[in-house]
Amino acid sequence: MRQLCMPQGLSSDELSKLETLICSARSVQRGEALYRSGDRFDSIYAVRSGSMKTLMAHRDGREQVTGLRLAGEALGLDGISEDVHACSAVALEDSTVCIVPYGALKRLCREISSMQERMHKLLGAQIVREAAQMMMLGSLSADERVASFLLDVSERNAQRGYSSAEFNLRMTREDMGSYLGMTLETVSRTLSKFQKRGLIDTQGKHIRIVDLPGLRQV
Amino acid sequence: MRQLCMPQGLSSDELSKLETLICSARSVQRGEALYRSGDRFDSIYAVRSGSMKTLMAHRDGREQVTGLRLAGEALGLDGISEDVHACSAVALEDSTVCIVPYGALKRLCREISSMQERMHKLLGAQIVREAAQMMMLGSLSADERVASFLLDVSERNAQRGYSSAEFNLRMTREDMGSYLGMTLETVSRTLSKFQKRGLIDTQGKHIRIVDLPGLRQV
DNA sequence: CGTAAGGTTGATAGGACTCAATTTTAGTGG
DNA sequence: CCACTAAAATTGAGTCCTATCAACCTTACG
Repeated sequence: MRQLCMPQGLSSDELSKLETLICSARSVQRGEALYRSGDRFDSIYAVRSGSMKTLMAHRDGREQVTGLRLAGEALGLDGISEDVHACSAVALEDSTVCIVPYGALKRLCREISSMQERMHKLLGAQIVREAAQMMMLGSLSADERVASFLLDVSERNAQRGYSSAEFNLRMTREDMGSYLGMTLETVSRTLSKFQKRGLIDTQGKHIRIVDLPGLRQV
Repeated sequence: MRQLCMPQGLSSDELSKLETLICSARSVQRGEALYRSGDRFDSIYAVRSGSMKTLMAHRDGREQVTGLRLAGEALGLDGISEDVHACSAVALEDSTVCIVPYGALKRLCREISSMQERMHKLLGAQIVREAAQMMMLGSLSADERVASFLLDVSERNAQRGYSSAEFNLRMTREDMGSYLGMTLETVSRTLSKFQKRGLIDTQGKHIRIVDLPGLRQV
């Protein structure tokens, strides 16, 4: 957990302070919401096991997947600006999260400058990730989006010490489509096409990347 | 400037500390870059006058507009996570910006908890805005995107005390298209269509919103 | 005032969506 | 543990929206 939540730049003394702060964990069943858009914000979270999706709704009620969080990644930053969550977070499989009370975290950030640094970088990294996602939605074709998404998940798996070539994506095709700005049918067709071309090997939610360079230059 | 940069929750004592921090301003000519992707990050900025766009590049060099900043809005947060700017910021017209050195700002955030609060909310708001933009790109039609963009600019103008019904958009149709994930031709056609329907009145970059409710339900 | 950049509009083509029919997977309960 | 069933995934056919290519007009800057 230490690596996962707040990896770098903390002394072990500081780490123990952090650990007093992470006062609790919580398990979330598949399909259950950790928080919903409109809920009061009082904690941020780190996915300890499993995976989650974040959703945002239009005025008309249509929901779109705005993010995927794998084990070790942070969740809940969407509530900071308004003290109310802007997104909902739903478990893609039975999962557990660490709960980090925001008030206590703020205090710690004031006491320990390396914690402040971490916090800023966490927020800043989310900003950059989302900007990259905007670029993807704004200027890539369906093929390019799917390839780019697979490569992103692969890379994030690698960073967490798992296989970058083979993984289980717990999202449905509909979730993927919603996240990538296309229909579930197009997602399915694109994955089939990649398989025929020998770029990947899919069996439902299990995905193996066969030709990494090939996928990169889709 | 006081309202613009850091409006709420600061005592006047705190404000004067902030003002010692904003040590300088800078003017940026139309078309000139305030910073470029890859530049070392050491300051955040607030647009004092004029307007700017942010750009991000794909590996292949294609650039996309990822943001529009009007007077009073913050700029440069894309550099926090990696100490290097992820975007470029280019002036849409002759503009001036306040320079806020990040190191000094961090120190101030540790001393004054309301400053820390402001900083977190600034970053959090950017995260939520970008998520909303992702939604727009992922699930709206061309018409809906243009309408949504015009309403967004209108609202931001209102917040800054300018007219919400009439404004000058200094972006080109190409910039707008890039930002909205469509071609400049489609932007132009959509604006013409809105004009024919009596929703707006355009003359080049000058835009007047004639039928606000109508535009909302496009 | 000239000229290049920006904007508009038209015709055509193609990529992704929609609707629909099956097949496959996975979660539930006997 | 296996059968059952609803959810998820695949594939096809036809259509529509938006991109592309092209010509022309307008604006603004030097």
